Amino acid sequence: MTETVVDTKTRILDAAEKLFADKGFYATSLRDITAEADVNLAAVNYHFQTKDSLIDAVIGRRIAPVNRLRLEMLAAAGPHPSVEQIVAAFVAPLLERGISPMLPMMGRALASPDLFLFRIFKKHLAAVADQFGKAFETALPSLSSAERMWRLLFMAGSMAHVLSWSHVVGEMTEGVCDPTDREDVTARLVRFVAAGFRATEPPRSAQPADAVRLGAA
Amino acid sequence: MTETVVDTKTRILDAAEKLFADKGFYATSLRDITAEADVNLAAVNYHFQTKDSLIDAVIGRRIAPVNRLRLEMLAAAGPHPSVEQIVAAFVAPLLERGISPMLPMMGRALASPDLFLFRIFKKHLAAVADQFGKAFETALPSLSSAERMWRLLFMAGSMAHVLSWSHVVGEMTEGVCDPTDREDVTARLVRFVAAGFRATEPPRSAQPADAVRLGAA
DNA sequence: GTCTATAGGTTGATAGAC
DNA sequence: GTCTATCAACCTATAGAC
Repeated sequence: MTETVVDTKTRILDAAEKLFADKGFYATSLRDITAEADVNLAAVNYHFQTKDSLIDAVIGRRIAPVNRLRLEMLAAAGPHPSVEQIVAAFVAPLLERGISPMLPMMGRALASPDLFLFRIFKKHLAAVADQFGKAFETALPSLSSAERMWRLLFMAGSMAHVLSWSHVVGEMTEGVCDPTDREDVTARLVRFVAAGFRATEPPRSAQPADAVRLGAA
Repeated sequence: MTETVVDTKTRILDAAEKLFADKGFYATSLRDITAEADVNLAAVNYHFQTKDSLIDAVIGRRIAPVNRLRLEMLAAAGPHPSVEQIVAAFVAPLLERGISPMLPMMGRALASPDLFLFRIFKKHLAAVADQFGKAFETALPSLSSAERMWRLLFMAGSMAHVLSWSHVVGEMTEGVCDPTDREDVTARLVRFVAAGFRATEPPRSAQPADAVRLGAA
């Protein structure tokens, strides 16, 4: 035991994290949070000013360490990482090694297509996206940049879906899938996504360029 | 032009579909909807009783035709469809052939891990999930059922992410990816997911069973 | 079927005592 | 830093005239 007493600010962050995951960012009221955290309503405004800035703080405190670990894992894979190593470096720091209480909340955030949340992620993800983009580029040099970017989006989607729906995966599959075995899920996801990245892209000429499209009709 | 006049009920459904996509189900108020639809507030309660049942109606009117088309495409692929044909039969009816205004809203619904939405999808998806599960089973007989189900979830996640984030894909990729070319996106997604499904699963013995895990330490 | 009016409750945020 | 009290705005849902 390191500390059993937690200060008000942290209690608010913890409670908000839990409730945001359960009910969503907008559906959770400040009163829900203060009740869960057992603090006064005004404390939220004192520590975080507005609800939006509380949301930013809840996401921000978790995303930074994850991204740091991502870059560490990518660097540890050496100058010529395999596709599997790149995918694992992106996925495992959150899915396998991320602390449990943040996972459903991160899933919610990744899966909510709100501009406000998008800005938060964009701010924190800039360095990571750059490094991983380059890594994929050297590992799969034959891939067009459009195809590479689409596949990054597909990867993010699979990961987000696992995070956000894992609480019903058990019921959904009648116990066949166990989302609590995080190493297992991570291994399966890495296998799937890496294979997707390795898929051969049809030659450019097979897909009609603008000229062809305009020339027709 | 077939009909320029639309009845109140449809106007409410159309407006709700648009606003649910933009702001989310909970963040959209009935007043937002009646303002957008240019109808009276009480009309919503007259036609749909409650907000929850309106959400159900908005999703329900779109999901049925999509699922019908999915089963048609799967049947049209014959008794021994390829993995690509199965994936395309699941993905294309929504992503490529679904009518445009429903796409962002469907993305939002698929990506919101709320039990209420899950129940709606479960109700409508039962027959489809069964057929597609069987199709994958015969196309990829060596896959364990757990791995097959996880991959179905990964597939759904990639598709949902494309639907829900396509409005920022342009900005995100600085114009390299064009989400408005729906045939192109669909082809890329089918390629990616099919390759993921074809990935070889490591033999059961390579992954420690419970006995091994318990036996250790 | 469509309207006005309103009930009854919740929300985010703040002012000001301690 | 933490509290009580409160504001103004907003919400869903309904009752009842037309």
